[in-house]
Order: sequence, then C-alpha cells, then structure tokens
Amino acid sequence: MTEARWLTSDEDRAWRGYRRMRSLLDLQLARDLMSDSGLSEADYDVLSTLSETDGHRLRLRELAAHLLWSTSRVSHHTARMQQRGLVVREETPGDARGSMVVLTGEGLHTIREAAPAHVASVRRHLIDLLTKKELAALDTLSHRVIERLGGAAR
Amino acid sequence: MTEARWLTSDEDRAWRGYRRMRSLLDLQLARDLMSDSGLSEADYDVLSTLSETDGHRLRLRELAAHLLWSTSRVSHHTARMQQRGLVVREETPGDARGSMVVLTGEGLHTIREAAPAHVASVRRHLIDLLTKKELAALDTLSHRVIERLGGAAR
DNA sequence: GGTACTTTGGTGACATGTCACCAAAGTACC
DNA sequence: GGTACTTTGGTGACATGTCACCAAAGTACC
Repeated sequence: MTEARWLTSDEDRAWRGYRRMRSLLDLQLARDLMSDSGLSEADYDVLSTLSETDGHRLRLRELAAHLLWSTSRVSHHTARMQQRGLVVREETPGDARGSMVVLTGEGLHTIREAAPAHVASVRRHLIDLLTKKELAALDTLSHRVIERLGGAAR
Repeated sequence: MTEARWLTSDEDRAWRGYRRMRSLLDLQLARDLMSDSGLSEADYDVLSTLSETDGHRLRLRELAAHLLWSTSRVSHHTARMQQRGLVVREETPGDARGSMVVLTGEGLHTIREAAPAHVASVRRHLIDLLTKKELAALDTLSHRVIERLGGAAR
C-alpha cells in the first residue's frame, strides 16, 4: 500500500458524515415511503426500474443487473411481489429458460401513486438542503466513484 | 406541498449518482472487509464503536443509539458475536436490568488487525478519488442533512 | 411502601437476503 | 447431431433484521 495508513481529521470527519447521512437518510426515506405508500425501498426500486422500460418488462437477469442484486434475490423478491399482484412473470419469446418480470396494471398504478410523495421526501430531506455547488459536487464525485468501481452507470 | 413535484434533470442525475455510488461502494467495502478480515460491516461497526469508548464497553441501549439500530437487533447481533468470542455481556453496576456489551481481548485484536485494510479500502474507493473541494463539500452537506434529520451526530 | 408508569433488554415468529446447488436450455465446435 | 461448456432462473437451508410482546427493574408521586 503506497497510500497513507490513516485518514486525516478532515477526511475522517467527511467519511463519518457521509456514513451517518447515508444511514439516517435511508431510515427516513424508508419510513416515509412505507407510511405514504406501503412500499419498501426494495419494492419501490423494482417498480420504478420496470416502469422506466419499454413494455414495462425486463428479463430477470437484466432486472438484477440494474438493481445490483443477485438473481436469487430478484427471484425471491419478485415471487413475493407477484403474490401481491404488483408484477407477473411471463415466458421469454425465443429463450425457454427466460423469465420476464412484467409490471401489472396494479403495479403501474402503485408506482404512479407512490412517486410524487417519494420525490417530495427526497427533496425535503436531501435535495432542497443543498446549494447548487454542493449538488454539482455530489454529481461529479459520485459519478467518478461509480466509474472507478466499474459500475457501468445505467 | 409547496415544493416542486419533480426533480430537475441536474437534481435527478445527482440523486441517481448518489444512490448508485452508495450501493456500489457498500458492496465493494463489504467484499474487501470480508475477504481481508472475515468481518461483516455490521461486525466492524460494533467492534469499532466499542473500541472507541472508555473501557471498551457500552450499555446495549447506548450501543444501539450509536449504531442507529434497534435494541432487538443489537441483542441478536451481539449474541452471535459473543458466540464467536468477540464480545461478552456483563451486568451493569447499579442497574440490574442493564447489559454491558464489552469487547474481549480477541475482539480488540480483531478490530486492530482489520482497521488498516479497511481504511485503505475506504481511501482507495472513495477518499483518494475526491478533490479537496469535493471532500469539503461532502463534509458540509452531509452534516447539514444529518442536522435536519435530528441525528445528533455523535 | 403502594400504585401507575417507563425503561431495558430479551425472545420467538416471521420477513428478507445470501449461498450453494441444481435442472433445463442455450451455445460452440467438431 | 453429439459433447462439453455456459447461462438462466429457481430452490431450500440458513443468516440476518424486524416486529410485537413480555418480564423485570427502575422511577415518580402520593
């Protein structure tokens, strides 16, 4: 390791701040989302990812790649969401192994109802608290980190 | 709601970037930590929190407050860590309900061994990728968000 | 010191996520 | 078209986290 072994006090402060923001923000957004719409963050992510695609459908493996989840997790989670009527699985034309996860009408309705309150929550607890410069810095630095982690941003 | 209903494209880009950085960084740090030291992030957080206190001990409830965990979660998790010899529970003098979670010698040794590699991982994947200004912006904005969320930073 | 209320931590049932493994289908190449 | 290999998605066992609930102890106040 050619890098310094410890964090400077500025670095440590920023790192702890980031971690704490991350935890608190997560908790708050999850609380708001559950009380406003009865959805978990996982549910919301699945629904919103699907709603942004053509035909409101994705192969299970692609959905997993978008969400950065294992296929196993997607398989289990969508099975539960299917029980609740939010998605269905359909066969993939041309690949008999394939499983398409498709938004139902109810799923689409659910995400459309849930989105405005969720966006408001994100604004209230994060976006509206940042200056233009901070927002720009967050954008730039996060995309740099993503790139280094090979995260082929969507 | 007096706020705008949607995010502008700059805001949306920053928000998605933040979320993706958060997920990728978590996965990478957890992977590094597990392969370097055999610890989960939860284990690491418990050990490092305790190691920073006087006497390397904290009442269960205080530990929960530091970690932003439920007492139930701390109870379950420390029971498992006790099995592995990393912590023990002791009675609290002066409060017969109380449970002190105390780092064992092995727990202290474990966190001391684990810390340098973890710090290096944090540097490599985040800190060293940021400019001075970005680091300062991250510090400032995260503490502002924490404050609004009533998160009485430690 | 008795009564009502609060705090603390634990527990078991259940929800969610991970891991190892598998079967079926697809692909490459002869 | 047969053989070896890869990809896809599912499954069950298990690890981890959440939730509702409880018992025991502590506190306040008369």
